[in-house]
Amino acid sequence: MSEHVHVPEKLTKNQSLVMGALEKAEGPLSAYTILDELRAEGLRAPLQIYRALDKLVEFGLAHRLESLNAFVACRHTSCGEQKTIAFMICETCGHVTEISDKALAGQLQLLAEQRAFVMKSSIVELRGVCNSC
Amino acid sequence: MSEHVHVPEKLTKNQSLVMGALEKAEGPLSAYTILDELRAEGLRAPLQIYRALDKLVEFGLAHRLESLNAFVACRHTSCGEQKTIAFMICETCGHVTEISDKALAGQLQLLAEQRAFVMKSSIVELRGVCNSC
DNA sequence: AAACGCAATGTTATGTTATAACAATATTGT
DNA sequence: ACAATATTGTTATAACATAACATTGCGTTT
Repeated sequence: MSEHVHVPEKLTKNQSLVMGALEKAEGPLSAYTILDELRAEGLRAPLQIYRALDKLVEFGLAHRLESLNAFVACRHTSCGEQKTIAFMICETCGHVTEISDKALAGQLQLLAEQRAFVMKSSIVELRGVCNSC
Repeated sequence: MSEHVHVPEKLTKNQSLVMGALEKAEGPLSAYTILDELRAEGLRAPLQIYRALDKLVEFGLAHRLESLNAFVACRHTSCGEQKTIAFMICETCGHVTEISDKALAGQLQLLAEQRAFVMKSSIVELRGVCNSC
């Protein structure tokens, strides 16, 4: 669930820098790792990174992985409506797969409704060992 | 998922203290909050708390809420086999409900299998507004 | 253009969460 | 008792995140 706010035409300078760092990374990055990568661009303080990340997550352009305290660029294959995202995190190689599954979304929504709970957002992270490992 | 290791007959001193704190709390507690509560019992360092928490989580007696950086005592109604746990977290009142749902467990397992992912454990946290709020 | 409002930025300091490293003590099995 | 193992205690530090406040940029209204 969790519909996103309107995504602006153009990201701000810091948002672009952070988004760029996430996009060119192969895996999740911590805020401090992003900061280190962007010192060359003039960024100096954690807050500059966190503020950009907050916005990117709000726009749905990035996701936070709660169990890693790290962030990834959104890899929606067919973008749009589906807003319950799950992640498979390989504990061996660190690889993260983003999954958008309708059945899971329905299951979670049902679970919430059964308990008269109004779901605003959901966190689903599967930990284990991936295919390649 | 995530079958637990054998739960010992008797918890150690620190494990018992931490478990006691979790049980008498109405909601999730951070490690440092637990520490503050247990200073009277002679505990002084965060590590004493974290070590106990690690064991309690390993035993399945407590759960970590990733999106809160906090811990709760396990409230299994009918204990035992079912090991995919979900939490509903009310963002208004802070109340947390622990859910053990077979259909959800199956759904997650299926999702993993479809991608040849060996699931070791799962994190499911629904954020929203509860019944009472 | 001038004045305003508002979002984004920059900066310093601090708060919060978690672990490393190592020494000492307690517990269990033989 | 002895060895092996788990637990504990302690200090220090690492890693993650936000508070508070001053400043800048930018579009809108007048």
